[in-house]
Amino acid sequence: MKDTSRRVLESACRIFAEKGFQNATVAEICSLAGANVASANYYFGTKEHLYEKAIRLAFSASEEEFPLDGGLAPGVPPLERLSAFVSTTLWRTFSDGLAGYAQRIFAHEFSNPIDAMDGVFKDALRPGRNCLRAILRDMLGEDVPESTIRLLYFNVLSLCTFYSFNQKARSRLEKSGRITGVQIDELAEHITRFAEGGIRQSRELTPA
Amino acid sequence: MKDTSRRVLESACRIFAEKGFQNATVAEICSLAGANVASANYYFGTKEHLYEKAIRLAFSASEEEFPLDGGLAPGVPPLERLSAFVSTTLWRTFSDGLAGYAQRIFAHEFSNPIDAMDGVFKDALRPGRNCLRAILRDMLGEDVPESTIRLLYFNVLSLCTFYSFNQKARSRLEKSGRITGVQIDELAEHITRFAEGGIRQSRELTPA
DNA sequence: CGCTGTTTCAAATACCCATTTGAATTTGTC
DNA sequence: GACAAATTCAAATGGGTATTTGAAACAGCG
Repeated sequence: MKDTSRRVLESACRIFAEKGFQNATVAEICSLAGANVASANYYFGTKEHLYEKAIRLAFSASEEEFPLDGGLAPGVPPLERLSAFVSTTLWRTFSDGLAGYAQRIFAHEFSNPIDAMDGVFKDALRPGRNCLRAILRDMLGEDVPESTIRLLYFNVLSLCTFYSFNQKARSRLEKSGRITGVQIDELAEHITRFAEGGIRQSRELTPA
Repeated sequence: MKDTSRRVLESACRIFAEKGFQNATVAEICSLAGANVASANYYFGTKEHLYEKAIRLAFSASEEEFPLDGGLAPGVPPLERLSAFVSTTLWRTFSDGLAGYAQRIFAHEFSNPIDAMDGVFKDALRPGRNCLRAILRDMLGEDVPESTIRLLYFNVLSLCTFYSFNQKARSRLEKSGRITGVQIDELAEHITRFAEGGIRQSRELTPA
């Protein structure tokens, strides 16, 4: 079977997402894939190469399944785009599939970056970054300084990504089961509202 | 010298903060402390025990150096207390000393929790949690549902802790040097303002 | 069928790391 | 100073893990 490679790659996404690069073992990944340990090296060479392929697969699947512009027509007002951005990020985060893995790998990489993956991650972050910054720029106008946009970008990003940093901790500390789609939407609405208020407050006070 | 134990413990704080539990090695910690590998086990038994002691030391030092109520008189209005909370958290995060280590250990533990440390971390989180929730309750009044308080708690927490999750990634991706005290204060003011706007927005729309 | 290149496998290799050990050294005490 | 307890040390132990290896199973094809 030639799809051994594929199965290993998908298992890799899952295990890397769960444990991060260092704590995942090649043996575990292969066993989940029903493949021999050697197949990982046969198809991917090293653990690092496998990691990189897994990242790329997870991120591209994520963008495909949950596109950032969420099917929005161009020219839609920025608040609506903000809402779509928040919603998309949360849906990715709580996804059971590759999109969820991408977010969790992303979170691991943030607190424990692997040197060789710098480039890969810059590439993966760029679309979201550009999207959100454009939204903020539209909301605030051209005369707000770049430094403010930057800070607000971090604020909104932190609100949206918080839940991907602590999925394991939360499932440990609380006994809550799987989150439902309705709950995700409610959360997205709450966060959007909060962000909107925060951005507005900044706009009112900054050009003083 | 009896202070070998102390030196190992402080090195442990630093190394665990940099790399997290799994990726830190006992050898590295001892070498930084100028001590023999065996001394870690002599004084602390296992790596896990050492980790626990390091956490406790870092967290208590953090609370001592940067107390949550930042020297505020009781009965101060909640917005001012919010500002103090944000400021304290950021000062902890960017501290070079034990307080900074505590925040970074905390971040690692969030995305890669060590089973045996559940209790320790619940204890460490409680004071901040209670403090922030009390502030929110004061700002919003008694008739706002607990679930809203909870969501807002996460929002403000994510704004404040975001920077402790990605210190390593940031220092890698950007070439920025050490952050200054003035910058921390500016950031704190910005975040406080943003949070204030977000909370206000939620208050206006929730009791609909 | 028989041949060639590909894929799988169990076992081996080589390295890293927490922890142990037993001897050597230092410290405290009389 | 000398004895006992505490501390330090270099080296060993043992378990885990990425990677290699060489042989076996398999696939496509004449």
